[in-house]
Amino acid sequence: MNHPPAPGASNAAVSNTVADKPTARRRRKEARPSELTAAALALFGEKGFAATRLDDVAARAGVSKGTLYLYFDSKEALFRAVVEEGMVAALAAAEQRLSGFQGSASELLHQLLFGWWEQIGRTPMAGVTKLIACESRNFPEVAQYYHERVIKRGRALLRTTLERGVASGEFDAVDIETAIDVIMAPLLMLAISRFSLSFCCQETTPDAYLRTHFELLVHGLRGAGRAPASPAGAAA
Amino acid sequence: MNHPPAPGASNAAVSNTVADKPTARRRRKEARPSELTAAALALFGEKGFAATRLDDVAARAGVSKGTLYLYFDSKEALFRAVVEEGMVAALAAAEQRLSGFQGSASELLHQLLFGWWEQIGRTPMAGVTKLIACESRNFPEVAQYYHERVIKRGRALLRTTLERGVASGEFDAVDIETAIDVIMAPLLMLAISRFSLSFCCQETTPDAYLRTHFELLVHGLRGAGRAPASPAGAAA
DNA sequence: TATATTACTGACTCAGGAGTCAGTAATATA
DNA sequence: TATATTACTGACTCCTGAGTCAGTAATATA
Repeated sequence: MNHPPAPGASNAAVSNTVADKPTARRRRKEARPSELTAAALALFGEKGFAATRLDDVAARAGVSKGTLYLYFDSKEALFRAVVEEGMVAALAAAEQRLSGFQGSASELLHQLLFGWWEQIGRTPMAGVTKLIACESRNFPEVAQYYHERVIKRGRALLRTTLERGVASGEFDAVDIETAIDVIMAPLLMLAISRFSLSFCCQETTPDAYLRTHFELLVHGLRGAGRAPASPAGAAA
Repeated sequence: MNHPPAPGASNAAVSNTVADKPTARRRRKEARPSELTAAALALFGEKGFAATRLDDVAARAGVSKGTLYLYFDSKEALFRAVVEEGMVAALAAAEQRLSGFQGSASELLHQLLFGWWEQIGRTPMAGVTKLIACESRNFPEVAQYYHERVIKRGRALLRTTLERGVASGEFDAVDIETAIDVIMAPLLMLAISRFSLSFCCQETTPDAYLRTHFELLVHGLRGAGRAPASPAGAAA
């Protein structure tokens, strides 16, 4: 897949004002935290949680590791800050944006899928999605935190959409929770593939991928349960 | 999701013959490699590639780390052996089994999805799928090897199926490569979720998940391109 | 039983990364 | 300019885990 911004290409020390000698030591208490979370976001996505070295995060933000520890107690605290700043903020914005949505369930679903792509999937935040999907087993507290703050709320958005579609007759009565899983899976894979080079999804653009997913979905949701889909004598 | 065999519950030192004192040191040149790859498979799935310690692999196989290095040159060599023994073998069997398949494209697709689940997804081999999806970026040689030996051949199986369906008019003319991505994504997610506890897919059984996926697919493939699926004024 | 062979062991080295802290230098204040 | 404050540094400790190897003991052979 021709991934757009090339994760990892983000810039290092963020903003040196014009007169700054870039090598000089500067005191910039206010700017440090966001510069550090930005650097961490990029590297977490690129390498994963475990493989990201805090020396590298600090260097990318233009400070030393000691400085990092002035602002964040631990690697995990740094990760939480990244999630709060990016994921939680984006989710809140999406809830806001969609709360008053008036269109059909299909349109709402379309908004969710492509909105996710715009706000999360194509941004460096997708790296966090991948990180959680891949490493949660090794970092249970991180996973628990993420589940509470992000996953629950994300699923709720999809659930509302599907329930609305089923209630209006626009979608057939599929099992909602399972459908949420199936709908989310390609999004997660898209995030994962962006940061785990050349696995699946390398053949097409994210946009084509999402459009195909969406088309399969609306037709599937409209038709599911209508006909006996399981072929007659099929058994593995 | 109520995952069936509980990965990581696999047993330690595989087969002690009846008379063996389990603590005694034994010389069993022939049995070691497969015992080691079995132990490695379990731990690679559980922890991932980087986080798996070879001390643990050896202990699980009932030997010391030194012994492991008698049979495998490095961690990567051990991984390759795991893939050859499990994934490549399973793929070859699937190609064999499906080469003479006579039914419809839907039935073939059904065979592929549920056959994957039986032979890979529900077995410890799914851990390798997850490992690759998650860590390929950090281990390029491992990824390259896996791509050649597994991914290419897996995609080919799906491609044949879709092309057959399109040729016979059973499926509408979707973009094949993109469709392969979309079809594979939930399988990969299923594998990932089995080894990355409680992320997505925790609400349903793998079987319900796969059935939903399949139903959405056949209906989607039959209907895709038929109607203007994109809702009128929808733009992210 | 004595000797040779070799599968196996576990303590070792070495590298890399999280977290610490005494010291340094950039700024604020007198 | 002198002094106080504090943002920042980088060399340090401590730990973990991959890979090594001299030694040990289980088997084969005499």
